[in-house]
Amino acid sequence: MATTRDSTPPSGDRRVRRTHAALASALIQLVEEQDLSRISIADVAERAGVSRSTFYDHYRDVHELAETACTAMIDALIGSLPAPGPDSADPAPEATQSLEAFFTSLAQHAGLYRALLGPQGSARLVDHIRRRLATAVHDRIYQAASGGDLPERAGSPPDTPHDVPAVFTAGALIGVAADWLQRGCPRPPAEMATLTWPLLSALYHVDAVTLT
Amino acid sequence: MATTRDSTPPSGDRRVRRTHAALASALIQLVEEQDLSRISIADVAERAGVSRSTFYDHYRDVHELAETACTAMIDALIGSLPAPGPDSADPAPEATQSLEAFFTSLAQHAGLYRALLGPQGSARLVDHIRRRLATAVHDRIYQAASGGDLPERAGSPPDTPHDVPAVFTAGALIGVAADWLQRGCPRPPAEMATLTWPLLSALYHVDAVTLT
DNA sequence: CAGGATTTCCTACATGTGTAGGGTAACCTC
DNA sequence: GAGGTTACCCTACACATGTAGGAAATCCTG
Repeated sequence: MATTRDSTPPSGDRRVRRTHAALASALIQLVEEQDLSRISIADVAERAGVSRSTFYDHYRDVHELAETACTAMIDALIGSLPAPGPDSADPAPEATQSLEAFFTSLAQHAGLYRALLGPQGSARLVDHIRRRLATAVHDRIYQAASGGDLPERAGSPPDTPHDVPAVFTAGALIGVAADWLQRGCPRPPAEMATLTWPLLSALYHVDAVTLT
Repeated sequence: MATTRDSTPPSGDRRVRRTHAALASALIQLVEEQDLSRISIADVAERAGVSRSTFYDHYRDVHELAETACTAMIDALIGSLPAPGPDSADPAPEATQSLEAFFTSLAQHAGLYRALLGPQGSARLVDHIRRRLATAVHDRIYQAASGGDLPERAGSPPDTPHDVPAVFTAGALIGVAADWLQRGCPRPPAEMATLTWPLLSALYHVDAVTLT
């Protein structure tokens, strides 16, 4: 019986790395094909070429696997979001561009993100994403307010500060993304960016004022 | 075998009403006690004094039951949210009061809402709530913009318009609520209202400007 | 390369899920 | 109240979940 429950992805053992990679890849494949709630552990294990009991040696359920398997993608997505500009840069072409990139990335893996964020998705993963997004927003607001560069935050922050504006903003972005994906991405990313930026910008502005 | 799948709560048959009520009440009891993901259909049925197969005669799974069982509470909660005021009523004591009432109601059933909105909750239900909240916000923005009273929207709107500001706002409120509940409601409702209102107000203001 | 440590796999079992059929009792309509 | 309708319950089954123990293969270390 294996009793490992490591949270550090760069595991020492070659076998563990292989199984992690195989399971993550298998899950992502399956999620592109069907809803997350229809994916059984046996499916993932078989697709990964791994026994079912080996799955349980590493993850408790499909949601936990999804959490670790998608963190990299999620972080990339979060990284593409626009930061608050120096006060009133109203037209803000840069910000709209990053937002457009954000929605474009979302659309490129629409099947996956829809399956994860939609009604058949994982509340666990959504919560995980909201935490990460909130800390990212928090850092950017703080960074913009103190005008300088901050220490880069390491991979997985265990302590999320209770920052209401940050969670507010994070929830808003998740809401827009989930809704857009679920409708099948009817509007082009550029239009979504144009519609979203004034709202996001307004929140950034409120935060900047409140922080002083 | 029963083949009913009625979406109209005021069912004609007395038996159906009883079963619906019993199941809803049982679920709410259980959700106050433990996480939603730990509640089995057998548990709910037993607590409700109903056979397991009867459960399946009415609902597909626990999430679907939760959706219908909590709609009334959710709608009451949504109804307590502040509407956009006539342009710039900056101190806005009314709005902060309604927001405080909102957070107070949330805290009164903290166990339930945490179990539903938290990481062990139901993505289905969160999606359902976001839809309802988004249409409510949409209506209020529209109503405030056109200055007058609108026709009351009936119980369950099947057609949600693709209103980006509305989903943005809805997601934001859900994010704040979920985060606050999950942390165990550390700050008092009044403080949450004070922190949240400037953000919500800013969104309302952006919408009012955009709508013209 | 030998040694011990770990991972992986297999088997087995108790429990939960979701579906199906059919008997019984409660309900609504007339 | 008699009629047909329908909800409720029981039983059964195929499949998924989660856990446990132990055998065999793979790995890191010296």
